[in-house]
Amino acid sequence: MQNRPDITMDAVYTAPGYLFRRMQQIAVAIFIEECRDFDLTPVQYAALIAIRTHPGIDATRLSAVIAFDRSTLGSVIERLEAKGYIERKPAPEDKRVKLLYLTKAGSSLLRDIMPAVDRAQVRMLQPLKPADRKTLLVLLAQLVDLNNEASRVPLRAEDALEHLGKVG
Amino acid sequence: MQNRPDITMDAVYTAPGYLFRRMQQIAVAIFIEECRDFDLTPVQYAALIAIRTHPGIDATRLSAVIAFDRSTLGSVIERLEAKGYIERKPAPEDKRVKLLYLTKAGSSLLRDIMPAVDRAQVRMLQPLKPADRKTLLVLLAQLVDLNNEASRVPLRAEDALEHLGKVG
DNA sequence: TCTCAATTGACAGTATACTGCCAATATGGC
DNA sequence: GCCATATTGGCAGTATACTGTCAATTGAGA
Repeated sequence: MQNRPDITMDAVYTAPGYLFRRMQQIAVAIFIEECRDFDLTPVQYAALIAIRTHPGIDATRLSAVIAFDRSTLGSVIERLEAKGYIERKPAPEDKRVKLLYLTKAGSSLLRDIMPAVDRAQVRMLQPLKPADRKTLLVLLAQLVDLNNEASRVPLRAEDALEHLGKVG
Repeated sequence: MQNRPDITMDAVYTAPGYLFRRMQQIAVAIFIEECRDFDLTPVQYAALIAIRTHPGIDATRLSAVIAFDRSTLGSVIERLEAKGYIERKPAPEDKRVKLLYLTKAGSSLLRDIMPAVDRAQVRMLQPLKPADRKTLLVLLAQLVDLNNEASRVPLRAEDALEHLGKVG
């Protein structure tokens, strides 16, 4: 054979970076499909959970808690506020800061959407054997954790607690 | 403890969808960092490799070969053309189609950028033990392949060959 | 107290990633 | 040859995801 294009493309198809991108696209597609009755994206869902977990968090700390950058989060927060799922209240002791709170509608939405989110998470790994699902998840969690500092916005879970004075 | 916010966030942190997103963000950050001397993104790199592998491919088939949707690819192609790495030529037998070819500059770029791309791919998995790297890659490749149809733009590697009359 | 560095949220700009929709063009059934 | 259908590339619109910059505000040190 003179022409074997597949050999060249295999360098792309088997590259970790390409596989991570494809898997992320598939994961988002599955999430959106399972949650189509609720007008919510994966990022918006993560933000809502974080705000429910840390009521009164500000945008900068929120970005550290879910590891999305501040610029992106600005528009995410805007959309969540427009949909009535969260409220933004100015902080009394710091005029720069706006504190984030879940509304009743946001709270209800999280309760209602839970089964769909769970279905989505299950579906993503469904094609693998149960043991392999566990293996993949463990390795991926390790890799993400160990590569945390390589990310542009490293995860800083403990940051979220500081404003509540629970971590020093 | 009355307040245990971490327990709630763990539902996000251990969710496959969240881990896939974080890993993808990390992978892109590492790619961009290693390839900072070359003004090229991961998607643009994949597109260039695919065009080199299938000279004279059109945009629709290209989208099937690298599994990116047509709309996104339109602007990617535009940028690659603006940088002088590819050429768009109208197809003689079909006035709708524009065929894509690598330029000399594109060819040189691919040759020069290769070491940086390889470094990036290695760095993404570096924190894991060698055996775990292999395991993760194999499982991920399996999962992506088995979930191919769940993607909005399933990979159709064979489509790229049709215009060359090599697959029936 | 005053000044300077850091923080916060906002904005502009670029690049994916998707949904639709559209006009031009091809093609297959009749 | 004609017409319904499909394909192709382009466009508008939405949503991440990042880079930078900026003004307002805060806080820490001289």
